[in-house]
Formats: sequence, structure tokens, C-alpha cells
Amino acid sequence: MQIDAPRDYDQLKALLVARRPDLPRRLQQVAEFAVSHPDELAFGTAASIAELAQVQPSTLVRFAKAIGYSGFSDLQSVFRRRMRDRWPDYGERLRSLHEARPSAEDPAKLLFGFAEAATASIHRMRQTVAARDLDAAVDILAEAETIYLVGLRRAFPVAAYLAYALPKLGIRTSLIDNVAHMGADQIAHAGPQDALLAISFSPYTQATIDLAEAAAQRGAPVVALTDSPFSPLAEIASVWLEIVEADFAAFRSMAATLCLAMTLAVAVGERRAG
Amino acid sequence: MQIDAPRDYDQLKALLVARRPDLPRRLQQVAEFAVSHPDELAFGTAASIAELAQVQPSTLVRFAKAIGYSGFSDLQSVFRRRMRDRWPDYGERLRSLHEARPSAEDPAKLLFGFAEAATASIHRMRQTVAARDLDAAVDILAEAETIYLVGLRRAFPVAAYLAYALPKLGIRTSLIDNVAHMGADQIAHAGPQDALLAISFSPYTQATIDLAEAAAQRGAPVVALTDSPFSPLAEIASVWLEIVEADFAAFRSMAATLCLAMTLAVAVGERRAG
DNA sequence: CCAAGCTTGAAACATTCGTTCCGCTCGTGC
DNA sequence: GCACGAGCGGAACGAATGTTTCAAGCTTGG
Repeated sequence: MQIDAPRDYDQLKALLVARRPDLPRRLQQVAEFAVSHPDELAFGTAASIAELAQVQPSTLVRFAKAIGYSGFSDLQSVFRRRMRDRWPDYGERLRSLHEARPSAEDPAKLLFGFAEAATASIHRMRQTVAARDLDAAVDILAEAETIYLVGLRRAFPVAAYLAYALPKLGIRTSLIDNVAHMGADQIAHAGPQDALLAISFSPYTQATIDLAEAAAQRGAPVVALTDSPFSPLAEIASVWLEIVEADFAAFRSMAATLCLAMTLAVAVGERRAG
Repeated sequence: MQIDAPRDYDQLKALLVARRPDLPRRLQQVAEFAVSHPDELAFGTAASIAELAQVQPSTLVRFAKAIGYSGFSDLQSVFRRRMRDRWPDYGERLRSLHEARPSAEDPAKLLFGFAEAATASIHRMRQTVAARDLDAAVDILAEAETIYLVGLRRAFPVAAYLAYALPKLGIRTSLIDNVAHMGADQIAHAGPQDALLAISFSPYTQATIDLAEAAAQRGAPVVALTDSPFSPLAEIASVWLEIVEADFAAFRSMAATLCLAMTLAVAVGERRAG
């Protein structure tokens, strides 16, 4: 029996799903509960876990011994270690990101840094984007005949992505890519029945602001994705959503902005369909 | 005293650093230990924590009461809640993502889903991208005179981003955007002294593959970002990196791919400088 | 149909935990 | 220099925990 009893959660989980069919009924019940509620196993007491899993506390001890541990506490330590080994929270991670020397010669470390920056950005976005503003933005875009997309320089990939995704959802879209410096002409037909989605981050590209202003003066409602209440786009826009991306090695993440862009696309598509 | 006692960890942490100077010596000691070892506070018993912090268990109770809690257990619940509120692990999140009905009418839920997909993608990438392949890719790109970028349809935003970032690092870059269907001409001058970075995911865009093949036949080394060993790009490429993005609501994340693109850009820039 | 063996539930047990209380120590002000 | 009070450590208490035990229930093989 001593040969079993892994100290690592993933191994334990594999062992559980492998041996569950051979176990008695109540012990199967515990195994199921353990893999689907590992957090409870880590925090709860034997009594509380037993109640949630609808077994007796003694069954937990039997279960632990059946799979090779010395007792329930021994088993629980594996679940606790799993929580301990989880990543530190986002405040700490952001801090360590800025303290880290971004000159890492090892590309793998760079990858790690960018991954951290992206994850942190997404996490922050989820807490700062207000559901009401998001709803308002979707309202405007869902009623538009044509959605004009403006995003230049760093913001261009986001606009380009939307120009790919929106038509797939049956939404008439026009990407203002300013090719051959024809942005003003590309947007000339936008009117109150349309909408403009403008994307720009500090340092704001003047051309984006000019195009957004032109559209607004023609009566087209403007939805803006930008990074500050003081952004020139925020003044122009009917609705604006704040996205602050974390940076690493002097390059800002784009993960949160893209998430938001995808959300807008799908939400608009569904609101039109529904 | 009852007015204090925040239930939220961040508030508690702020309270601790604010009130620490006014506290007695041993209580300061506990406060320091608490903010620097919050995991221990969550999991440990009063005895084990006391030993690590080099105080008596009774001091912990005094400490908890001094800052407004009913006792040590009450204080500890805040630290435990902090761990509980951390995100569940990625396996669970991916599963729940697929089980979730993506028809959520609430845009906030869509945003949540896309955020999950992006985070999971990034996490998976970090485990699957091999440091050796990454190094090899950087080697090839760092030696190139000009880096040609090919990415169409869904992959175009990534190529467009690199066309923005690489020149900022002093790297000669040429974006093959296939404007006016002139992709073949845009790439005509690529040779062994250059390199091609090709990006394509299932369903693979034929034009991307054709362009990559043309460049390879001209002797240009090809680095590919793609999603499977069976991708046609993998055959053509000198080095290829595997990126599997999670999808949500029928749309795939791009977060991991962009992280990798940023990494390549900065790593190439540094290898050239160093 | 019966008996052996395993599974299960509940209670009793020992241990460990958090808490409280008491007395000593140190610093401060009269 | 003395008295007072806060701070602190250690022991004792009661509560809650994990564990063990035991008998009843069930399944299985003869």
C-alpha cells in the first residue's frame, strides 16, 4: 500500500480516476467529490467535507487509507500543497514584473514575462470594465447599419481582427486602414445610421482622433476603446471603455483589448440575432 | 473596535501596514509575518504559525483581537477566503468553458468567457512551447537581413502587430499583406539572407502556405507559428512553434499567439543588439 | 438458503486546536 | 525608588478535530 500515496496533486488525480471503478460505492463518492471540489478538500475539515460529500467522516479516513495515505490529514496535505503552489496573486505578480530586469537574454524568460503581462491585463480588465458601459456600447453597435473600424499603428491589429470577425457574424463592416492615406474618404459616407468603433492608446495617434471626430460631426455615434478618461477619444465618444494593458520590456500587451474586441463582436452579433 | 476587521484581504493588508507602527513589538512582528507569508496564515494552525513567526500562540489571538477580529480563527478566515477566491486551476476552467452555454446574453459573461479562454491559452502555451525551439526560431530571425511576415485572415492581426513592433526595434521588416493580390510580388525578393515568419492556424489559408513554400524554394528559412504538427506549415518550416488557442463562443483566442509574437520580436531585437 | 467477508454508519476515543487566564517582566510617571 | 499598567509567555481549559472501534447491513459464493 505504501507504494501508492502520491505527494503531487496531478498524480493523485490520475490515481483517483484510475482506481475509482474498483472502489466501494461510498469511496467512489468521495473520489468523485475530491476531483470535482479540490478546493474544499484543501480548506474544509473532515466534518464539513463529509457533509458536502454526503458521507461519514470515518469514510474519509477509510478513503485516505484505501489509496495509501496514513490518514485523512495526510491526504489533505496534498490538496493544501496544491493551493500553496498556485501562482501568487496578481498584485504581487505585477510588481515582480516591473522589478524584473526585462533584458533577460533567455527568450523563455521573455515569454514568461509577456505571458504574465497579458494575464495581468486580462485580470485587471475584468475588474474595471463596467457592465453598463459594455451594454451601452453593444446597443450602439447593434443598431448600426455599418460598423466603421478605426485603429492605427499599435491599435491596428485589433481593428483588423474585428474586420475579420464581424463579417463572419453577418455584420456589415468597413475597416478604415488609411491605405494610400485615404482614411477620410473611406469614412466619408458614415452617418447617424452607422457607428464608428475607434481604438487608440497613449500616445494617441492623431489620425485616429481626426477620423473619429469627422465621423462624430457627421452624426455617427462613436464607441471608443482607450486607456484613460483623459484620452481625446473619451471626449468624442458616445460610450468609451477603459482598457489599461500591462507592459513588459517596453511593449504593451494586447490581450485584454482583444478579449474586449471579441466580446463586442459576439455580443453585437447575438443582439442582432435575438 | 468592531468598526475595523475587514473581510477582504487587500483591505486587511492596508490596515496592517497603516497600524503597524502603533502596535506593540510582538504584534508588529505578527503583522510583518502576516503580510509577507499570507499563505502560511491561510493554511497553518495557530501553533505552527506562532512557531514560524517566533511568537506564542496567545500572541496571535491578541493580535487578531487588537485589530478588531473576534479571535484568531476569525482573522484566519480572511486569509483562507483570499486563497479560495484565487482562480481555479486551468483544467477546470477549460472544462467549464466548454460546458458553459456560450449564448450568454449578458455581454459581461461573454467578456468573462473570452478572458478565461485567453488566460487558459497563455497558460497552456507556457507549458508547451519548448525553449529550444524558441531559441532556434530567434536564431534564424536574428540573422535575417529582412524579416518577411505572412499571416492572412485570422492570423493577419499578428503579422500586422509584428510589422509594427519589429521596425521599432530597428529590424528591417516587410509585411506581406496581399493587398491587390500582390503577395507573390511582395515576397519575390526574399532569399537565403532573409527569413520568413509565417502564421496560420486550422483551417489553414492556402495563400499563406503558397507564399511560405515560394519563399522556402527561394532558399529563405521559414519560421512558422501554427497549431499542429500536421499543419502544412510545419512541413515547410525550418522551425515551427506550436500554439493551441482555446476557443469560446466559436471564436478562438489570440492572446497566446500575440505573446509569442512579442517574445520573438524582443528576443530578436536583443540578440541583434548583444 | 446460509455463512463469510466486505462495506457502511454511528458512537466513543484520543488528540489537537483555539482560547482564556494568570503571573512575571519591563517600561513609565508620580 | 516605588507603584502602576501594559506587554508578554506559559499553562490550563473547553471545544472541535481526526481517528478508531464496533455492530449492523449488504453482497457474494458455495
